[in-house]
Amino acid sequence: MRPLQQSLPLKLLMAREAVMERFRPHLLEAGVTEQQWRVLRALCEREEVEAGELAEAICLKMPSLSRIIADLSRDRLINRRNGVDDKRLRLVSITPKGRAVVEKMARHSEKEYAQIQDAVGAKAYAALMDDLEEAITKLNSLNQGAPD
Amino acid sequence: MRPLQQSLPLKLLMAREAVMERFRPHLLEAGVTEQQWRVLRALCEREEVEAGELAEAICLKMPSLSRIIADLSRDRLINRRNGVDDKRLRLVSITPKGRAVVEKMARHSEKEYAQIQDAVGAKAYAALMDDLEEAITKLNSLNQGAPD
DNA sequence: AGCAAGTAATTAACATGTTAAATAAATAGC
DNA sequence: GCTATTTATTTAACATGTTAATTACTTGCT
Repeated sequence: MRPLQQSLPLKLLMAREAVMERFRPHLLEAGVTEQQWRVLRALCEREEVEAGELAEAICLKMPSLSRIIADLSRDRLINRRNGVDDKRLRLVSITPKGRAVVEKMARHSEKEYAQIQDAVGAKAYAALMDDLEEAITKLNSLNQGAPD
Repeated sequence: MRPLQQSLPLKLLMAREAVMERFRPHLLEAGVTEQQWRVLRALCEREEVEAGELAEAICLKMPSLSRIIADLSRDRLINRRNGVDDKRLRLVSITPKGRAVVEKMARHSEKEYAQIQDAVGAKAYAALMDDLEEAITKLNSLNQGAPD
């Protein structure tokens, strides 16, 4: 049996835990959950996104996103409307209020990133990001490649 | 605002998702959840472990582990008893039945690892594991280093 | 046009995780 | 040696995630 220390999923989880430990206090202060933050952040980059596309981009299942969108909408951090062309679609966009939350968080966030890059080392950090990106791409095509 | 694609937590999450997609069918077949699997696997390496130590090793909070341990114990995949020296401690160990589940899973698991290493490339895979290990160590000392 | 099949999102029922309070046992200070 | 504090785990209340079923709409077929 492969030793626990050689488990890729566990290593990824541990790394994520170690990183999130630094961001959680700021999320708490901003009053958003991890997942709400992913939504807001993703919406900052695009004008208006379909719910399904958004879910895919930030690793959330649609039922989860559905509730998160409802909550964020209630709090006026995002807007949602139905597609005109295709009325099944839910189109989501960030509000000025939502953008303000992101901008406030972003300041803290960048400081943490600086600390993290400093602790890990600029080179090792860049290498890690690249390795992850490559692995994700390759794994995704492996997963797509062998359907059912 | 830092682009979404440069988010380290999201990249780690996406990578983990992509990897787990390959293991989930086998876990389902073996009738264990992701977290139960982490417990069983960790227990294979040690004779008998304290619950708290186990939780730490596999990134589970104690209340979660408490329930998981209760379930696995009910299914006779693990044994638990209290410490003799310190009666607060919960000592957990794997049963032959539990070990059988792990061994069955391990066969599938190793095949998947082979495919993954093949898809990602042996060198890139090794590099990723090393980068992750290093990042975890450095992040943990960063997190430990600045308490409260 | 009219209906079958497919698709996007939601809802419902359930499983799991999380935070805070409770329990139980050990250690420390007097 | 007794009380106060700390430590390990569990329980309870609540939040979140997940799978399957449902709704609402679109598309393709005849």
